[in-house]
Amino acid sequence: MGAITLKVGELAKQTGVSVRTLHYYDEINLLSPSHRTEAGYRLYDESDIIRLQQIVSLRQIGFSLEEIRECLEQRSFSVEHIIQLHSTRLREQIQLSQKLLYRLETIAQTMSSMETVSVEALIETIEVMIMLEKYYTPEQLETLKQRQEVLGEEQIQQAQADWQMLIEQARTEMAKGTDPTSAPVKALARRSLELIQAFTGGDPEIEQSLNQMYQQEPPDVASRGAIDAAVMEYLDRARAALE
Amino acid sequence: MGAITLKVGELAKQTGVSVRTLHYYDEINLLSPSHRTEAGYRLYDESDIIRLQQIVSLRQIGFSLEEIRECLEQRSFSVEHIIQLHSTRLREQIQLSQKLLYRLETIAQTMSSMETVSVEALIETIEVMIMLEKYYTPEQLETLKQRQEVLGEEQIQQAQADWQMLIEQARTEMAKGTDPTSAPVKALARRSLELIQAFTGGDPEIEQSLNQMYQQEPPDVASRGAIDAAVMEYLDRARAALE
DNA sequence: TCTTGACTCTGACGTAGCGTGAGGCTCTTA
DNA sequence: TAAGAGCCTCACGCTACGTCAGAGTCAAGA
Repeated sequence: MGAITLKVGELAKQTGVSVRTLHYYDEINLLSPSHRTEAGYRLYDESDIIRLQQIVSLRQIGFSLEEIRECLEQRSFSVEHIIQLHSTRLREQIQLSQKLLYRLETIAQTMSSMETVSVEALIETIEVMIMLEKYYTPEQLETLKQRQEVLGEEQIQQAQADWQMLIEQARTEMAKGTDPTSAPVKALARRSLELIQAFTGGDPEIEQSLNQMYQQEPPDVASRGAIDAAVMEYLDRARAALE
Repeated sequence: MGAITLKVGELAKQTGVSVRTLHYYDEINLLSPSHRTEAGYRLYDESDIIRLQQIVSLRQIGFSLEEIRECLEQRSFSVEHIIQLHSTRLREQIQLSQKLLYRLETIAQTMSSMETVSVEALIETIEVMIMLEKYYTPEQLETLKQRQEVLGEEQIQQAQADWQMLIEQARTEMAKGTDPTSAPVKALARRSLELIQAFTGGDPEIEQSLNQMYQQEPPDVASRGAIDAAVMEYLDRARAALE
């Protein structure tokens, strides 16, 4: 009779749990107060308070309410097993989040070195990034990123301009019907190898990843519109004639 | 007329997005197909496909569908701002997850050195851990954890037994009405200082955290039932008499 | 031509863990 | 006895779909 009982609001204040949460725990039969007043007010006694503290504790380590229920019901519940399960899931989730964060930071960095920050540019950046992730390992991407910083914006833009000019010249020769094994086109091919070399930095694995990408994706996709399949094949034949 | 259009299933297959997702995007007016057949079949044309690809891209960096809509509507949408926002949120979330993971791993470690792995023991472990987190810095906890490993289980249990015996003796003296400033109780006080020293490893900051904890929490809570307030005060007086 | 099977449609519920009202009692105090 | 604080039970909302259910559509084979 004289035992201490608390009303929802009192229990809420004492434990820092919201009234709504206590209502909810009652609703899902996770924690139903042992008593009610005649008017229907919830009355929590000491055993209820202890149970609530247990629930709060288990929530602190990320257990779902369903898991907490099973845990407190002791129904053939392997504590070690579920701890391992949670650890594994959490590690995976952290990895995912870190990957996401890496993407965001890469984008922020890329955008910061751009004049216009349009939505189109953002989407373009994302598409490129996702494609690169498909073919290069994280380490390779890191290497490329670092070299990008070392070279500076100007050099990068210069390289892009070089590529553009080379492709334009190749397209012109192709339109003229010039044999890809002829000297001038072979010179262009040699120049393209130089540019590729400059990009890969001589790293054979990066070169392989690059080749992979250009084999799997259509050239205009892989180069983001810089080169089309026809010119690509024309240059390929010229390069093949170099050996 | 002759333009290429795709039905939901076809678009789904081509892009790897589920049919249900396409229905949903239509429902929330994020991506409504430009055409319908007379029978009501959705027909996606090229512009729809492009829009879908944009949506997929923006999803890849963790944008919500609402954000994607705003982004594609170009409504005074600051790309940099939202990228920063997401980065910040993500970093916080990762930190939280890592904290959770740390807890799980600590628990797993603690439980692995226990004979019985009951639910009660789990909850007890969690409560201790949360309380320790409140008073010790992560670095201090790491230090304590390492020393725990170095010492080994036996030493830890020995220390606990030592404490238990000391407290028992103090309680006996107190019951006998012995003056806390008397020699035998002062000997107990000296012994307690030794044991505290053994726990803190002589680290003054750890000792301060420990004192903080025993000042803020009731002694039986801080010691997990090992010592009660009365004995605690008795020993405190004996220690005060040492100087 | 009819049937079958693959596809499509809309509608509606479920998810996890509450937050946030709405509308109506109950209790205490002035 | 009226007011204010606290309690009650609904019930919707949130995210981004998954998963039926029941019914219509379309192309191909018997």
